Amino acid sequence: MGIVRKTKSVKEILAFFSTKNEAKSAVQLIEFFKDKMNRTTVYRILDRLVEEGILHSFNGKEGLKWYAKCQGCSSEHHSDVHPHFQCTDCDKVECLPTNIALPNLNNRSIDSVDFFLTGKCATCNS
Amino acid sequence: MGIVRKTKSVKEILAFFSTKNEAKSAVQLIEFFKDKMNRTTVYRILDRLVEEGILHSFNGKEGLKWYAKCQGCSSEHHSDVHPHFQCTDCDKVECLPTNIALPNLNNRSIDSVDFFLTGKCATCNS
DNA sequence: AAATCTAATGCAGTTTAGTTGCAATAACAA
DNA sequence: TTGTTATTGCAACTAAACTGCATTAGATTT
Ligand SMILES: [Mn+2]
Ligand SMILES: [Mn+2]
Ligand SMILES: [Zn+2]
Ligand SMILES: [Zn+2]
Repeated sequence: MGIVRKTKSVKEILAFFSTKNEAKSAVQLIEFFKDKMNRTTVYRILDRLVEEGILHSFNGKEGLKWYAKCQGCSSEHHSDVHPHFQCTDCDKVECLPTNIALPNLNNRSIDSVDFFLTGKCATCNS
Repeated sequence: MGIVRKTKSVKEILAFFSTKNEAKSAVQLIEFFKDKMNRTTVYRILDRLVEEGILHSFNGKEGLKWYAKCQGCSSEHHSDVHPHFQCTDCDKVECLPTNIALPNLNNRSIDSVDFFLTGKCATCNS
């Protein structure tokens, strides 16, 4: 059912994502907010923000959960699908503003698409 | 340094993968071989087989590690890159024998590519 | 075939991401 | 201001994966 109450902690996390444009892992967010809220609260707020279509989540290289802002999604429809890129140097994770070309799927139908790349980001490559 | 000794357990796991053509998770393999070898042994053999270029591994939906046979890879060069598909009905995970179209990466360089799809497989769709 | 070397194994313990149950708290509407 | 209940904090729990170390068993040499 998503966010119903704009609590102090919810505002805090929303404010955080409104500034940053990169993705953050649950682990990073827990560390960042450790003095302001409980780890369980971070997990639960992230869940709700995803359900609301405000954030999207995906799995990183080591099986960690990552979160980033959605563009034009809602609780009904999650339309913001794109590749994610993690830099092996600086560890930053970016949402790539590109479409994903689907392979030939024969008689399969698709629910979710995860495209995760690693390598060196533009900054670390220069 | 990979496999140096063809132990009973190594032969067992190699034999298992030589028949099946689908991917298996570490958890599934541990369960399957629980009477024949220790869970730690399964993890370690899988690690070595990946290092050798005999298996490749990738992360599934719930952060589990999956393993499948490689085609034409070696310890030096891992060339077998393709999408993976997990059926939400029967849970089977398939290697799709297709190439992955890379998005425009600007000044980024690539180390690894992971493309993971979920949906209904051909069997469950018919 | 026996002795030797050491990679590989089993086991128990550890780490860590993520979840759960429940009592206390704080949004928010009446 | 009061009452309702969504949300939080806390502690305990779960499960995948990893580690250290003593023991075992491939492989190689004699
Ligand atoms: Mn994204
Ligand atoms: Mn594969
Ligand atoms: Zn970088
Ligand atoms: Zn299926």
